[in-house]
Amino acid sequence: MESASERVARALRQRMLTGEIEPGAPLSQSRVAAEYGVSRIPVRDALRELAAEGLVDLDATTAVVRGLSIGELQELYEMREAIEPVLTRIAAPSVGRAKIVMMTSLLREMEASPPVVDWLKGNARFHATIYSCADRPRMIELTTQLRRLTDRYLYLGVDVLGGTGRLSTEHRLILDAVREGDAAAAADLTRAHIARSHEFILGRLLDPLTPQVAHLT
Amino acid sequence: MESASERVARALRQRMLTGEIEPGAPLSQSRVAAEYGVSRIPVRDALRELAAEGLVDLDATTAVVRGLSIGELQELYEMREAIEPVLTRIAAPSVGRAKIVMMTSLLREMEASPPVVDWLKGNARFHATIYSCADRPRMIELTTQLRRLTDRYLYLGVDVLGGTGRLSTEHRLILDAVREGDAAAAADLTRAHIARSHEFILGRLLDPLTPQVAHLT
DNA sequence: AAAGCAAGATCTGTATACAGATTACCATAT
DNA sequence: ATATGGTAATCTGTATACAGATCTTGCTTT
Repeated sequence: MESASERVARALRQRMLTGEIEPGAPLSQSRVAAEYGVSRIPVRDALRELAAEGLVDLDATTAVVRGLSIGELQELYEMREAIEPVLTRIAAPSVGRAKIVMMTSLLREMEASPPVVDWLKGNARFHATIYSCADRPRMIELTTQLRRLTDRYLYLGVDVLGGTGRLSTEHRLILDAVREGDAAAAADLTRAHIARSHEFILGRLLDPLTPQVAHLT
Repeated sequence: MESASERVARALRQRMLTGEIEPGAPLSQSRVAAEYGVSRIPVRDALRELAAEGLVDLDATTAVVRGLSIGELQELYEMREAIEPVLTRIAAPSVGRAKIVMMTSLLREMEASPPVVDWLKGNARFHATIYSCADRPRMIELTTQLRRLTDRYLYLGVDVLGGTGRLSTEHRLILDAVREGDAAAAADLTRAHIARSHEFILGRLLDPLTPQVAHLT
């Protein structure tokens, strides 16, 4: 059974990721509680959970959806570039044959799947599959958290996303390195891949053709 | 004014860091609430906060002090080795003259201060001073968190600590690099410094002469 | 018309209360 | 002596209640 606080946290998280709730919007306990038909206690729990995930700013008394900024995006990618290659290097030797087969077909599907949101989900799953082979629970948790935070920026420009061909190619290269047991290569490819993703989304967000990227300071 | 939940969180944190509350010990909301003379609500908040910091395991219904293990220590240092050099490189160009003077005298004090706990505090302050010059709030927060978690292991062997001479020398080298504006060198020295700290504490913990390092799986 | 102020509306932190689940424990039966 | 069952003690999740702080709002005063 799912507790009320989990349900509220999941709902708010979803709405914040997709941008339905705007960055900077205040999250009053009372209003959220009324909205979901629960008391303020589970809402408190949910807000604290989301604050721990970095989606909410808990400014002493008031909770607001954390704002988006190019600076924060930069910082998030710097952290990912530091951590994920390490995680890849550690995980690579433990990636079993079954998972490699799975990822191979996943990549094939992704190259055929036009809906951008599906590509994003596949992308997350690809990397998560590799990472899950590392016996590093905290590193995995941190990575998951950082990826979730960057997701907000992806959804911001999701309707103009596209041209993921290069990123897909890099996925293949990473998988090849893992298959051949070259952990160092896989790690370095991952680092480059993340750097490229950063450039990619940054370019989209700064492109004057991108429609209304409001809430971005 | 400090809220009750903050007071409880701070108290529990302190007791967990020093090992007064043993790893694996269950933290019942009711008992903690009674112990501090507050209701369960602020205790819930405090436990969630500590869980976010990684000091407490929130297993669906029950909260327990997170256990200590050589494996987790390894993981924490792997993360620190990945992040802190990056933070050093970014911070280095922004470290002002005043801070350098401050750190210089801090290092001098540390070499003269015999109480180990004071050395640990000075150590934390030295690195924090450098990091605070980087405009990277989240990276700083993560680093703080990781350092706090490793602190638990340091306190575990605090009575046998000593021989920090080499680490002190490395501090000087890092500070020299920062002073000369060589960010890359400062970053690499930081990485090596963290690796050495890891070896250092690991050696202490595994040393058969170290008295009773219980609670370590 | 602008400034100031007072009453009300919110909102948070926290205490208390209650239902349901879990655990502990002890007496009883085999 | 061990298994068993039931009762009591805990414990959690959540609702409700209340006090104090803060923000609105609209009226009054100059």
